[in-house]
Amino acid sequence: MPELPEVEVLRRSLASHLPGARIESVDVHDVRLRERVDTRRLRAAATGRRILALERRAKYLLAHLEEERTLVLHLGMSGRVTVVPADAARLPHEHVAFTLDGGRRLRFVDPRRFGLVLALPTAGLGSDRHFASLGVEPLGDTFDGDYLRRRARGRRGPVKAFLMDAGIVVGVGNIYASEALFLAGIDPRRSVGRIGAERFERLAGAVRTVLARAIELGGTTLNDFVDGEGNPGEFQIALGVYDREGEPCIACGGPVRRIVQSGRSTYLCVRCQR
DNA sequence: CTTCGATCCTGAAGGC
DNA sequence: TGCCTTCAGGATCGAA
Repeated sequence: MPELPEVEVLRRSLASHLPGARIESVDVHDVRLRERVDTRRLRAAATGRRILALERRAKYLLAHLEEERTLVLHLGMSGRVTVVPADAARLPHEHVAFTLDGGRRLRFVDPRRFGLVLALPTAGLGSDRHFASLGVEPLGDTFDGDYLRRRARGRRGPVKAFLMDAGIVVGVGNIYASEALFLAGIDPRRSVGRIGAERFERLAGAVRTVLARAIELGGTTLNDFVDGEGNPGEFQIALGVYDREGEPCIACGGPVRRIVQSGRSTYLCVRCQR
């Protein structure tokens, strides 16, 4: 469900509720996430501490706590994080819940259990295995066509897989990879070794444009994405190709095609993308 | 080193 | 109606 825009939208929506809140208790109802939840460690890190600030790194949501602790949340494919009244009924698949002061609860719901909830020392975040090998932020200063061109040197394989490689650039998942390549007019099957400087520049620009626009529109809600207050996004109405197989291309009117690359759907217009 | 495929898991949707 | 298959927005691991 969530790529960079969805996690960023979530972070922003929680930013008006969580900073300043104190975590009174932590309930773990099911430890079986992508990595087993370490309940004792989570409780030790969070209980009694206030949330200072929220940050996003790649598709991870980071809640920095007092005394150099950080909660790390990842939504996987189906995760939801919302703030609700503390006495709200527990939802199915509500695996972890943080009771906050002011009668509120931060709930983590994840039917498929590909998500992640853990606590780390703030100082060691960068060297933690989840973060150590991540590439650059696509909305940051160091991401541009020249960066892509340098990282593509000596690589083969289709450009779509390259774009989705978190060791290169983070946050671009299956939806926004298709969308950025459509906007850049590049065929997702094209080998990265056969893309020139000018097209890398266009691709970098397209990635930034698509992600920024998706954040503005509150993310993409195909199925179940909601922000921290339970509101769905609206970028799905602005999608150019994703999930539009057989429908007319918004640029040329030709049919949008669906292909499969490394086991995942890719959508493209073969007339507009070369 | 890269690159590909399989895998974790549940639920929704479509075909018959 | 029900049963079966396929597919889904992520990340990791082992094999080639």
